[in-house]
Amino acid sequence: MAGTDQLSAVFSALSDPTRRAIIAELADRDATVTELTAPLSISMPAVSRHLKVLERAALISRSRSGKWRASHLESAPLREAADWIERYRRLWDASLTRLDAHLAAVQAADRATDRTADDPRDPE
Amino acid sequence: MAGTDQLSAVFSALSDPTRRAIIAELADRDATVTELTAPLSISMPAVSRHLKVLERAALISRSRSGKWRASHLESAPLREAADWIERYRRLWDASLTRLDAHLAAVQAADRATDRTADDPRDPE
DNA sequence: CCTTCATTTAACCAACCAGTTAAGCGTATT
DNA sequence: AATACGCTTAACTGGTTGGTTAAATGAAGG
Repeated sequence: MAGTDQLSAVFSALSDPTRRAIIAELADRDATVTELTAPLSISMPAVSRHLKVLERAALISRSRSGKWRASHLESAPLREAADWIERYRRLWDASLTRLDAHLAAVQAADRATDRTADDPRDPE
Repeated sequence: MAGTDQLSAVFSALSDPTRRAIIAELADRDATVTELTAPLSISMPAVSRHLKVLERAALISRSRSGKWRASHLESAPLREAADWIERYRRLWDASLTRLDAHLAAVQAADRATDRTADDPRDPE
């Protein structure tokens, strides 16, 4: 898994297409192992282990009801992962829009001959 | 890497903390292999291979300038990855909101025998 | 109680991953 | 031309992964 931290576990879990298919399925509705196995072309033990991986990454929680175990998608880790990506993607995009911001700042300063100008740039 | 598709490659690349550190570095500025190696506690060949992984996932591009090779962050794959996550996270959140809305509606109807009720819950 | 159904664990395999050191390659620098 | 520098490739190691089949667990039902 490379790292043992939360983010590494989440990205590692998401790196498998089968697990992403499972997540897509669980986005609609909670499902049992048998239900999740049906559309996939792998054995139930394999699915069971994928679920274990997803569970260890906290991407899903599971509840037992009789002899069935339902898997339930958790959004928190997905949000964390998306946040991490957005953070750095935005930094990158910032370098593209920095020119725009600069021009805007210049224009603002130009306009601000008689009133206070505020900085268009916002860290984080 | 589990899958050979683009998304799998990107998530797999992001699943390593060293590679995420490299991305964080490259979000600020392009950098050479030596520069990227400095703050890390691993050998240069190791960094070189991490860069290869990032390049294969199209997360970075590289240019040669003299005897230096600069790495440059590409945002497109990051956006794709974030989009995938957001797609399913939003679906999940929607189902929660739906439940909240339902419960709120029920409570509202219950309370609404003599006055108007407003929803205390506010989605993100 | 014995069976059946849903799921997990065990044992095994082939492939991959992240790190190492040592050697190779291509481009300055002297 | 010879040396030094930046980086990559090769060869090896130990640990992990994703799949398999077969056996074990655990709750439900005859």
